[in-house]
Amino acid sequence: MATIYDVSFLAGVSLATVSRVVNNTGKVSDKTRQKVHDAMAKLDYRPNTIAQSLASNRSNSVGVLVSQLDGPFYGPMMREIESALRAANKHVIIAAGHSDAAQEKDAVEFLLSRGCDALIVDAEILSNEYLQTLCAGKTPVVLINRHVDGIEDRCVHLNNLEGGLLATGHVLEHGHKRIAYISGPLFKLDARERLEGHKQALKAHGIAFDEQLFFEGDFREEGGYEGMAALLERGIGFSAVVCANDQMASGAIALCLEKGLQVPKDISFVGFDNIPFPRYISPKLTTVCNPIQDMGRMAANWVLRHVYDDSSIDFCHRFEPQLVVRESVLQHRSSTEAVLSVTAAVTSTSNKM
Amino acid sequence: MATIYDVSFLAGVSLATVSRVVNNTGKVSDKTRQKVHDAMAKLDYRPNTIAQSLASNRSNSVGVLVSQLDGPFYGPMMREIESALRAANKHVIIAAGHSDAAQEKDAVEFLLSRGCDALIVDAEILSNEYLQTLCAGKTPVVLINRHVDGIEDRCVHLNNLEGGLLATGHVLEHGHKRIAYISGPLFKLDARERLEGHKQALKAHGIAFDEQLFFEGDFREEGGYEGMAALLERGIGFSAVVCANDQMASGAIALCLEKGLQVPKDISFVGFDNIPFPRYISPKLTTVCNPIQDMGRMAANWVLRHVYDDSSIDFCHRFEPQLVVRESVLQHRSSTEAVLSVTAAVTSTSNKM
DNA sequence: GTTAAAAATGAAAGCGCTTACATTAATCTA
DNA sequence: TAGATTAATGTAAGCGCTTTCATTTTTAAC
Repeated sequence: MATIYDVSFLAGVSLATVSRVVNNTGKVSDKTRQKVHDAMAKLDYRPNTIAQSLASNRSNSVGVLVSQLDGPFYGPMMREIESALRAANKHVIIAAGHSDAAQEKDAVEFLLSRGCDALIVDAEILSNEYLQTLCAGKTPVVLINRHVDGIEDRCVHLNNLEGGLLATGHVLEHGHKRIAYISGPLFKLDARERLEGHKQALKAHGIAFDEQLFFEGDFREEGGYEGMAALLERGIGFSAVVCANDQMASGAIALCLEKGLQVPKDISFVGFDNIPFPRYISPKLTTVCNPIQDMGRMAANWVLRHVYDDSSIDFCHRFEPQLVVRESVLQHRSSTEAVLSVTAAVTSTSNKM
Repeated sequence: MATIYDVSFLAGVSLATVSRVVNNTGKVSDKTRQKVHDAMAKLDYRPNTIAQSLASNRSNSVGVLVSQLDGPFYGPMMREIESALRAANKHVIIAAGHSDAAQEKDAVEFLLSRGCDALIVDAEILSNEYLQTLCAGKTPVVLINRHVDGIEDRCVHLNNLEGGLLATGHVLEHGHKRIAYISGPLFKLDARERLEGHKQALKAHGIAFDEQLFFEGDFREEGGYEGMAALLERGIGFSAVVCANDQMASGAIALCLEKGLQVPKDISFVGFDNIPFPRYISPKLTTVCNPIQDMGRMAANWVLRHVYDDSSIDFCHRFEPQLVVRESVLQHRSSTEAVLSVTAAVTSTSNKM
């Protein structure tokens, strides 16, 4: 592999001059520039990025931490981050936190030790304090899907409260009164905010929040499934359930179908996030769009702007959700709750056998 | 940030000695080792990985090229690659090819220019020739989901022929005789192999392959949807369709459901890949398991073994598929084909309106 | 107690770049 | 046209490590 020295020798100029034309910095006459370009072409010269990094104290790499690499949620985000960054000739180093405190912390340290110029972090478990400390450190950090006091300018997040309002508002507008809610794990701010939106929507319609209609899930299908089972088990009537994300909605609906309940005829559902579902799924889930790709791109933009000084790039912190109406919510008919109560009773009995 | 120099000064030893204890190479007395460890701890020393890379001519990074970062297929593979590699303290740089020739090539060059120690490549479009040249280059390359003549030892792939055999064999065993097939794009070897498996299974049952029952898809939902439409349009009878991957099966089933056909009552389906579907999908797709995670891990193993000289690691090239029986295939009843022909005729007419 | 062999350590030359600073060439001013 | 600017280029000192080779210290053998 040709080095910068080979180029400078062939072109008959100094190392510094070659460096200048490679990086497009400083003044170089057209004639000299041409000579250097010719030499580079002849030698098929590619700068050694490692040496560049060491000398310039910049690795041109951005670390991205997500909790899962599989699953439908992070893919679109990763895609946007990768393409935005690569277009700027930066590379992305990925690490997964696997929703585990130790692994998540480990991943951050790993990325840091790799000399990333910046980190884009979707922290599930890490505490606010840790993140505040992290952001105070030398390596710039953008937080995605989260907003933390004192470092708001580093956060890219969704207006989850509004999303919760939208979701529950939608079923309320369809006449439902008794609405169950399966939340995300409440140690997470987004789960709490979505729940708060739910409560506010209820309140706005003069309905009291009922603990009996509430279940704390885990943002995973299993949680939705179990939550639905628990809710049904309680033998209380309800005609709709709003889930704090689509995966829990999927689990919850699965249970209903297993029990012979029809969706949305017997029971309406709303999800959250708008993850891609297979085309043949039925009913198609009404949900709240979480523009996670846009947020990914925005995080990349922040890095481009603040770390790589591309001031042409715009930035915004907060994204607004939007309701995506599909097929899983039906106008409320008063008979529904009765059906559900009966079903629940039956289910409950059969479970005990 | 403390440098190796600071450590050597504090410990009262030379740079070389510190380097030896950091890398666990060469001979160092216990006493000295302890002094160095103490100094490192006191200074919270972390080796600068960039400098290490430059000096050792090894970046400890592995480039991974996939065609899509989103979508259900590559996630599990990425997960395994990342965790295997990170456990060995290597980092993975990702790049997406977006199923586009130019972008795929671009991504390879990008990764190469990044000084990766090795590449794990899932090439969709790149030609065999290009890949052969690539493998002949300085940077070791493992090909995943592909086998190319002359570089078999670099390929990790599935026995697609066997998979095709399994899929079609399964519907044949359920008495189906007229079986439609929606293939992947035939410029891809895996698509051709799966199709070949289909043909062999047919032959083994004394059934001739019928072009009328064949549609070349694109491995995407849309292709399955369109393929199904085309097949129905032909007005020929068939009672089952095997799809070269799950996503096309999803699209094809979606069309059937839209047309009022019942699956599997009116028509049976088999997919391929066993991608994760939402729990509430119905019917659950019978498919062929493609152990893509295992293949990802194996590719990582190859790199660990051949590039990072970890000889404790085993390796195998070819993976065997397995049938995953779920709910989308039913025993053939002779009435089915008639139903389908009628439906097709109706559909065809209604389409013309 | 020698001496040879083995073990432990250190000195120093890079790895391929960037960049502050120095130097020289070109252009401008009066 | 001398002197002052400004533009263009070069010199050389790192960046923080690894690694070869030389040197010193320890251990073993007789």
